[in-house]
Amino acid sequence: MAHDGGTVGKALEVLDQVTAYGRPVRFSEILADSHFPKGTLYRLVQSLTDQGMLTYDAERQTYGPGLRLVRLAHAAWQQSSLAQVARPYVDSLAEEVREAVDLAQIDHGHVVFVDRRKQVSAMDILPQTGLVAPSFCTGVGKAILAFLPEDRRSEALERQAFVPYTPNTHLSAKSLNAELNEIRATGLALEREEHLEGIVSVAAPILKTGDEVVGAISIATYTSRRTIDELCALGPELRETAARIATEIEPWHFPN
Amino acid sequence: MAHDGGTVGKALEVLDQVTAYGRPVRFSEILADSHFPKGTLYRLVQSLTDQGMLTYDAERQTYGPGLRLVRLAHAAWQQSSLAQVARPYVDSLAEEVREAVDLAQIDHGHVVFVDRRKQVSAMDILPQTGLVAPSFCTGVGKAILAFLPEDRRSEALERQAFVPYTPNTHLSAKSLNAELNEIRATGLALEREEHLEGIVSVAAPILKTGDEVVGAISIATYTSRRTIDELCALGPELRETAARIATEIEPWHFPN
DNA sequence: TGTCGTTGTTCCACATAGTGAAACTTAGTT
DNA sequence: AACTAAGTTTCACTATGTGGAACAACGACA
Repeated sequence: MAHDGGTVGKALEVLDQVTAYGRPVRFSEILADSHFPKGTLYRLVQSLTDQGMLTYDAERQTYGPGLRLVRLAHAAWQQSSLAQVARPYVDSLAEEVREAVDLAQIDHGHVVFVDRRKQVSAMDILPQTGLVAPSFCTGVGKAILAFLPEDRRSEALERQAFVPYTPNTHLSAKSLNAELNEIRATGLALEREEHLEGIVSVAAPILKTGDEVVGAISIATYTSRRTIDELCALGPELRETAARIATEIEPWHFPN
Repeated sequence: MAHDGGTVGKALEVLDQVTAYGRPVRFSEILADSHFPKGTLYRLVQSLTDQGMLTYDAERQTYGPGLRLVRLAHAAWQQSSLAQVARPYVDSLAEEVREAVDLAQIDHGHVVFVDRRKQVSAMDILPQTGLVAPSFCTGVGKAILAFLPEDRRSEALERQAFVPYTPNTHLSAKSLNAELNEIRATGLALEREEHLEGIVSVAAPILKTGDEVVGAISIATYTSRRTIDELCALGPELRETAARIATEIEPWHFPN
């Protein structure tokens, strides 16, 4: 047996699995999708429940993610994210362009949205803090990918599934790579309804000295509100904001 | 050896500890505050880091909570909280009273804020989503405590440390209990600068049929903006909102 | 009511995986 | 160079977790 992540790793694997359903699940469902034998899985689930990482609804006999996660995440968000430093800049950019502004970081190949400001309330379909979106079809995702060092980029690309969310979604690493080169040249990433129909965005990477990406910031809108060209016109302001955040963050150390 | 939480429990204990510092910490600091022997702690921390639950800043040799937590928490928040159903009601209440509105749930004796709407931007000192506040000195906390069934209430009370945050803070279970009785009678909990000086709030429990508490909602403001009496005047609206959320939530099942 | 299937829970012999004292490396100080 | 403190690795030992299989609880169907 190769070296797995130890017992802790196994438990977290189960935790991930359960949260992934997005709804309460019965034990047997988890079992069916798991490679752990019944007894083992049972104990893992129990441990997690005891610990408050999962909650158990006795009436329906279902499991779901527990609030302890929310508690822990508060600390995580507050400490280890760009969000704190970037907040004022995100605020003023949102105010200025009057569109939704998103801030994201990358974590083990996942693009994690760490903050957002929205103007149109119906924009709720768009990501919220903590949401994970595929990197290959979002503005922030591509902006980050483009500036990742070679090794980490290919590592991240390998994990991509290239799900065709819309007709515009990239379907292969090859076509994506071509675009990443462009992005590297212009310093701006465009998302043309690649993830959700009717929604477009421009994103700029947040680069520390030495071109190290620490995250990305984007402006998103509906195709019905602005054309791609109009969006691009906001590019300079976006880049400006990204640059400001970068200087602010310079003295800080960010993991990953 | 008594029954600990198993390896998973130990790992999570360390995770809690690290996040609790609220800043990056060195290994030796964790070690000093931990009852685990060096080697063991080291491995636990490594496991957590491997798993992305902690991040390690190689340059400064410090650990902090990892973004994976934020990812997981998004799912947790989305599924297991009142927030989803209550959102429209929280929105309109906030709009109506033009003060900060907070929504909280209780989890293993901790009051967890699951949503908030603020009007005054300087109100940022006040809790944010995921924040944990002591239950004995916050409006929402007391509102929930008051309506908890006897056994769970005393259990929760035992965990309280009765830290004297301000001169108004309850210092013993006895004085707190007296107030809880009042709250049960009126259906409203008042927080009179018990947690933070200059800040007051009214809270109402969210009760399903059978008086089962699923959470609480509160209106908070500065003493400089409103007097306690003025705040109390908002009581009926608050109760009304709580009642609406309760009916909405009735068919749902909430753990805990 | 009884039998069968399905799902959830407990048991236990076994070995893996975690333990922790101690030894060993760095890196920083005097 | 000698000393100290922080971090990392080793290793014999055994506590912990493993997973097959037996058991219980429930409901469906006859």
